[in-house]
Amino acid sequence: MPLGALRPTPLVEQATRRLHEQITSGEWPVGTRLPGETTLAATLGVGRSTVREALRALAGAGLVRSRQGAGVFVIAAESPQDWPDTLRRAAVGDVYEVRMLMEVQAVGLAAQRRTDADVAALCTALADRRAAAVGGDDVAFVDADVALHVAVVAAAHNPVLDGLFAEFVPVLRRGLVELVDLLGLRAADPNHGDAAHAALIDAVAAGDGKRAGDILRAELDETLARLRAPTG
Amino acid sequence: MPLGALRPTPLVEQATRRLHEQITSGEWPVGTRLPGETTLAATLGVGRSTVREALRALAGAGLVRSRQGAGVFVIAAESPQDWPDTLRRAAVGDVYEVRMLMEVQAVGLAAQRRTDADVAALCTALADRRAAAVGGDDVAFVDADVALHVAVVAAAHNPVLDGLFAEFVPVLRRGLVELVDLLGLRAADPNHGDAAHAALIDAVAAGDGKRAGDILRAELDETLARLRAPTG
DNA sequence: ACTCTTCAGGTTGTCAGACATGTTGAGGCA
DNA sequence: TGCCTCAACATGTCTGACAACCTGAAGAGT
Repeated sequence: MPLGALRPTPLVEQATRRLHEQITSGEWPVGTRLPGETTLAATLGVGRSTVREALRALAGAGLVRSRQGAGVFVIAAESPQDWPDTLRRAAVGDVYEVRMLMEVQAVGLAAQRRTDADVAALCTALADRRAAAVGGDDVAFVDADVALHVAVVAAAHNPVLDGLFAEFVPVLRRGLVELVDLLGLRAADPNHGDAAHAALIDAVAAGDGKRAGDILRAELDETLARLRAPTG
Repeated sequence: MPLGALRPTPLVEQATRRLHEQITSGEWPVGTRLPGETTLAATLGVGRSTVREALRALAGAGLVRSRQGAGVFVIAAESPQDWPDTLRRAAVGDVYEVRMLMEVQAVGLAAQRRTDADVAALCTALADRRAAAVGGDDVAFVDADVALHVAVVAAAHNPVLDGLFAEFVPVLRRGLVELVDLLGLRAADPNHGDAAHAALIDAVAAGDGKRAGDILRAELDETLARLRAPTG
């Protein structure tokens, strides 16, 4: 199943999206009191429970707030999560450029600052990546790969960097899934990049920031080069 | 009523919080399949609908995802909205370290890619910074400074980087306000750093990425050095 | 031994109905 | 004019029923 299983989109997700669009489009500006649940149910052609669940999703996203008896009010026009949507359409090359910028230096810091616990976490992450490589699931493999990189960045012990990288992770994940598919990275070798990742972790563990940075840069460069090669 | 009306907290909000805590505390790490709705309802002592609504709120917050028949899975340990709270307490040194990492390389890219419009925007931003320097308001000065740096990063024409930097801006802004206060950066010269910023923009405009990077690195280094100097 | 099919049990998705609780605004009275 | 009452409307919670989906085990066939 190379394209992924098809599933019907649950009504509550459709309803959530529709209501969300009413807000982001400006139809329901901040401060607006939404129509009541029974009205929305009739308008959307779903049950009241489905409307309630959709409104809860919007509340969880920080867009609306509900007061019993008074109604549901728009409290924000853009979900703080919205920028990842923009970045969902990001070019993989741009993603890799940011990786080059952030991660190559972060591994240098990680090599300087890693603790024993960090090294243990890195080894676990590498083992998990290898375990995920055994299965045929690209997404699981990417998740394990991303987790390894998160662990590397975490070893730099800079909470600002951790938080920022966490923001980057969804974009990175999507970029990697796309890349693995686009370049068929796992066709010849399901555990693509294992040697480089093992060497990276060894360099970090050994406190050799320059070598760690060089390894990662070379790895990212190679992938970028393949991405930019003429389609053959 | 200055303190706000007191209201009972709806059960669904309490349930949402409780489930959220299970995730953020690490009890349910990413990848965990949550207990079924009927089990959670029994555990929390509420109805199944209340559990469903709470789970929808968590889904809207990006923490869980649900698949009919399979279960509900944790997909993130921290709400994307949460990390700004963490970073509100970030050390200025950590903020500067990230600046060193991101911005120094970003200015190199900006120098390669800037358009005429970018250069015009940079000149405007510099003029705005100078105008803000005339006033006695530290915050306004910081805002103008941040805007200048945003314009520099934007000249790199990488949307992923733009988005990520935009996430960083609130943290940066807070860090700079604190720094200006802590080090009294504007006491002797209200337009602190003007020469360096003008030179930075000249270098970007001239397409000299190395010089731009060196200027910014020197500027950040100098500020870091002052931050780390013994108090006296 | 391996593969495919079937089925039971468990899970989420949706709807309807009933009742509780809270809010708001209109009307009436002092 | 201010206060009280009440009706209408709104959200909050629960229950029950059924649909649709997933997973793993068991059985049958090759």
